[in-house]
Parts: sequence; structure tokens; C-alpha cells
Amino acid sequence: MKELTKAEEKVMQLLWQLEKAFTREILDQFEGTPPSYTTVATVLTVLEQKGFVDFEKLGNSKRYYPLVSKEAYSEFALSNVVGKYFEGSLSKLVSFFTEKKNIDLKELDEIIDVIEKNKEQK
Amino acid sequence: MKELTKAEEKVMQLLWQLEKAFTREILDQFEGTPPSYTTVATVLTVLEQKGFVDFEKLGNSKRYYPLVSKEAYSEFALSNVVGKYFEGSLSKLVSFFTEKKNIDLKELDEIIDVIEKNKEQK
DNA sequence: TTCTTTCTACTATTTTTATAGAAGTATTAC
DNA sequence: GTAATACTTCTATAAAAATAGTAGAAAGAA
Repeated sequence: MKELTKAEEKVMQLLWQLEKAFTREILDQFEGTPPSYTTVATVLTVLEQKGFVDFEKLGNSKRYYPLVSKEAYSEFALSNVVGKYFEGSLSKLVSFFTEKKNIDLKELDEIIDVIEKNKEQK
Repeated sequence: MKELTKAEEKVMQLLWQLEKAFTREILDQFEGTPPSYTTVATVLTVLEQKGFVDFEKLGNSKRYYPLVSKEAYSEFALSNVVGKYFEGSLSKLVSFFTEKKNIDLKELDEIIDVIEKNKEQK
């Protein structure tokens, strides 16, 4: 899988949220000072070339939708970080995270739950 | 904290490993076809401007060392991913990870250990 | 049917990133 | 002390990424 650039990632995030959207609709989701319409259109064209989105044509316009799910890209992004900074080990990541961040007991218990359930399946 | 570009990240990874190093030493750590000496030197200059490294001058040369630790940058990179793709929730991340990847029981137990220890401290 | 809006497609510009050559200076080996 | 080596600094160039302008097609309104 190719990596997303900053601008591409932003557009993908919006599209994942909208599920299906015209260029205009994506543009409308930008907060603060939005980029120009054509910028978003250009990014979408690039995303299409990279295989991240496809579209259906409705009259003159294109309604875009993701080809790569947010889950799939999440996995990719996470694996990257885990590989580079936690020697591929999830426990290193968790230990790091729990030490650095203020995580409440509830969340810790949730994690244990998640893992216990996963253990049962094995 | 600023983000590292690909080239910068590569150099930082080597420097984190070496702890202190001259340009030449970093260059020597590259596998495959290495970049040219001056490329590495340029990247180091940029890293210095960005505040990621500093150096001590030894005669003519500079011995570089990290100002930003690997741990600090790991935290930054991880927070990014967790924020963007797991709604800031570590348990979502763990659940995702354990479902997708083949994680053995040993690692799962390790994680539970890590968390239990952390709970005790609270 | 004409006006207006909205869209695409193409092109252009600017900024950032990546890479490395050349010149000058210092260091070292003999 | 000179030749070879190594280092820094400056400069150049190229490639990638980010952004937007323009022209013309298409659609919709009146």
C-alpha cells in the first residue's frame, strides 16, 4: 500500500466519514480556512490514481467513495509505527503508552477484557 | 514537535542507535547503496535547525547527538496514529491489533502483566 | 434559449524534500 | 612539506507535494 501525504490523508479522513461524497461536499467539511475547490479536486484525482478512491459519475459530477477502508489504512499506519518505534511488539507499545499517558483504570480494564476475549478464541 | 521527513527519520534512527556520531559514522551505517556524504551532512544541518540534534565540535568535525530522544518521538508518532485512527483510545488500538495480527498467547499475557503492574501504581 | 452556476481537465506556481557537486579548509600519512 | 583524505559550507538541481487559476463543458433555471 502506498502512503498518503498530509493533504491526501485529510481528504481521505473526510471521505471515510462521509462514505460517499462529491468534491463540493468534501470541501464543505473543512474547518477553518478551507483550500480551494480545485485543490480538493486535484487531490481526489491523485487519490484515484493511487487507488485509494473510485467514483461513480452522476451527470457531470463524480461521487467519490473509498476503495481503501479506514480500517485497512489504520492497520498500515499502525504497523508502521509499531515496526519503527516499538520493535514490532505490541506489549512494548502498551507499556510505553500506559506509562506516559494518564490512562484511567477503566480503560486499563477494558484492555484486559479485550485481550482475555481474544485469548479465548485461540 | 515538528515531524520528520523520510530522510530525516532515517538519519535519526541511526543516530539514536549510535547515540553520538560523526557524519561519516552515520553514513557508514547505511545499508545497500548509501547516499552521498554531503546528503547526510545536509540532512544533519536541517535536523539541527529543527532542534532534533545538536553537536559538539571536535577539531574540524561535528559530533552529533540527539536532542529529541527516540522515546519522545515515539510518543509523538504513536499519539498521532492513535488520535487519527483509534479515536485516542488505546483499547481500540489493542483490540484492533489483536484481531488483525497473529499474536501469540505469550505476548497477550505480557500485555496483561504490563497493565496489571500499571494498575497497582495507581 | 440564454444566463448562471458548477464541474472537470489541464496547466501553472510555490513550497518542501531529497540529493549531491564544487570549492575551500583542515588533517594526516609519509 | 606535500599528496591524499576528510570535513564543512555553499550552491544547484530535481523531484514530490501542495495549492490554485483558467477554459470550456454540462446542467439547471427562468
